[in-house]
Amino acid sequence: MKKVTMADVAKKANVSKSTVSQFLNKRYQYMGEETKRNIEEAIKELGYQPNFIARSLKQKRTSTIGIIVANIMHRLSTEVSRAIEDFCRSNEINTIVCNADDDPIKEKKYIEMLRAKQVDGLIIFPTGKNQELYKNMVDQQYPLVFMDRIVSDVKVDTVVVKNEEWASRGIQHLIDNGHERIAMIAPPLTISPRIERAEGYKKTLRKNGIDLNPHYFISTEIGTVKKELARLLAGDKPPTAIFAANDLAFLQVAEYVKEKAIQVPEELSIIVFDNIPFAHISTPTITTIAQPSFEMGKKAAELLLLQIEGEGTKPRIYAFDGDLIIRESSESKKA
Amino acid sequence: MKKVTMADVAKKANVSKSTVSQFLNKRYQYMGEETKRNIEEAIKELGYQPNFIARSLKQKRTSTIGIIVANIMHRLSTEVSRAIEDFCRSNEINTIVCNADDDPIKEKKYIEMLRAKQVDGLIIFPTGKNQELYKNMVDQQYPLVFMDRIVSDVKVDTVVVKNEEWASRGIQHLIDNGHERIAMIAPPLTISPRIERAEGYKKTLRKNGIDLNPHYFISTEIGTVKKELARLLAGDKPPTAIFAANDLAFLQVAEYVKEKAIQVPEELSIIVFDNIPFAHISTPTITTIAQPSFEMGKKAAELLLLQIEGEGTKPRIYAFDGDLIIRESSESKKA
DNA sequence: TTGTATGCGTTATCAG
DNA sequence: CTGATAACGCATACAA
Repeated sequence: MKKVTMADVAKKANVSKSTVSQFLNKRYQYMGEETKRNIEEAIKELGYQPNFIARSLKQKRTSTIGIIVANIMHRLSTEVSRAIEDFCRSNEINTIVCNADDDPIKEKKYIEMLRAKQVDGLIIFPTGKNQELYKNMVDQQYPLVFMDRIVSDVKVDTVVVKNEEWASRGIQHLIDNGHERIAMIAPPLTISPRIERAEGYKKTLRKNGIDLNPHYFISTEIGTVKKELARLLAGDKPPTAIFAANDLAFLQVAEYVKEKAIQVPEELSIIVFDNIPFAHISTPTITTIAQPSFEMGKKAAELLLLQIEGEGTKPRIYAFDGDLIIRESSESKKA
Repeated sequence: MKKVTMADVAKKANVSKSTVSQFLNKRYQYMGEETKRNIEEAIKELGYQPNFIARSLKQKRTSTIGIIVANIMHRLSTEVSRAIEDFCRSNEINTIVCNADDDPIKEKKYIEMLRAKQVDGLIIFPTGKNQELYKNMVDQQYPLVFMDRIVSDVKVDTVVVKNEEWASRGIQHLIDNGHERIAMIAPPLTISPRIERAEGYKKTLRKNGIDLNPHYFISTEIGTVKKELARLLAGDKPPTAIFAANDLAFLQVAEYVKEKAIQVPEELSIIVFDNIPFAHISTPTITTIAQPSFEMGKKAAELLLLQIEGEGTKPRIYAFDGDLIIRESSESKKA
């Protein structure tokens, strides 16, 4: 169990530590063939494994980045993380994923923890509630990329989807299918994507000459969505279509619809803004506004690595197009 | 941007590094009130953050463990990882999750990478194909726990579900509902859970006096499941029920059923061995054999931490009970 | 082509 | 109660 170190290898191979070090770093341009073989052998026999920690301490570089997702239960988080990991792996850098659970306190703890671990940079789905901390990192020029959410006042490379535009397209699709009483269900409007999606919803209704009915706009904690929904659908003029602002909101809607045996889309059309893994196999299949999570993750990783290499450019926002995938849950009323 | 170190704090507070170190490690039993205040102040003013890497190097302990999941697309992996993380966090230890993608090469790479990073222990969903490496760790008494899969010949704490028993219960349920032509769809039988589930399937049929029809037993790569399924269902005596051996197999079945508009359960009953997040809201709802992923993850983490503390006991297998959750997809034929 | 010396930021040991 | 000083395992000038 005794840890074998470079010194052990050096002794066994009858060379000095530095020679072994050079060998490990593939700087054997001027190294004797025999020395090389000796070292190789010693390493094999002793089962030597380099100590990354020690190397990091010396090099001031851990070849590791951190990802702090807002909520691991969001499909987007896992897809984006996966893309980031893939990209990083191909660049020989490791990733540590943490889940802030939409909690600013946890987010802060993780940021501090990861920085204490000397990760070379951070990709964050920001809660938006730790402005000071964010600014701090920016001031220190610490490599940082925001994902999914824009935090105004913090000048950082940010990767998002064009929320307003694609929400708008979804709503237009419903209107084109003859709907006028369209409800939107969203978690509290605390972060930019939700606000932008709500904007898209409202603007599109107005543009089509449809009055906004405040009762049709539900923004509440996930836990109370079903209750609100019940009230809404039991009301006077219940909506004929629902726009779920994200996957978690949709799940609540889906559960409710299931419990009450509501016919979709006959009695109620549904579209969702988010990637839903089973959208194409559920009954009915679900109309979604998908986000290019893979491209977004890759972009974020690229931006971060550039910053780490000191080649970062002026911070800007990278907005990606979504994709409206029309399926059964929003089939035309007229059909 | 300049990193501020303990030395800076010490200078500013007019004490030595060691004193600062003691302060940070809360060993201020005998520390002067004033010294304490001075240090505190210096830390605040300089914005000092301890360097975990340096500490780890010295202490030979990183307070970090690694998790290597076989396939991140399996729901079980994410649930178990989540449970492990939660447990570890409450014990002040961090986790790094890696995805081996069912690839022994990647698994090997990750094991080596994580060990190079000096993680204090490893929880692995083993591919089973790196026996030498596993044995190596066991010999070195490196803290190690296997999850979900038993690797015979490697004596290691292992956390699993009682696969054979619960597969058996699922099959019995189908038989009780009047089915005799029951097919099983599984990925290749390369790892213990699949083998055990197949055992449960076969034994239960035999016990009920039902002949095994080899055509009903499909074990093939995920990519070819649908093709096999098509052949099976187009055959002479198509099965009336399907037992999907895991979530990925089920997804293929679900896609096929959707494409061909097969009525479930009227034309075909379906049960799945795995946790399916949307089982209760799909139409029809899906009968599943659920695994207690949270308990399993917690158990694995506990076992690993014990080993790390040097309090590990003789390695054994911890087998958990599953749960047969009967839903619409397997409703009685007789009803 | 290889060896020596030094330092990375901590913690541990032991004097003072 | 506090301060030197020596590790931890490796990388890097620089010397040889």
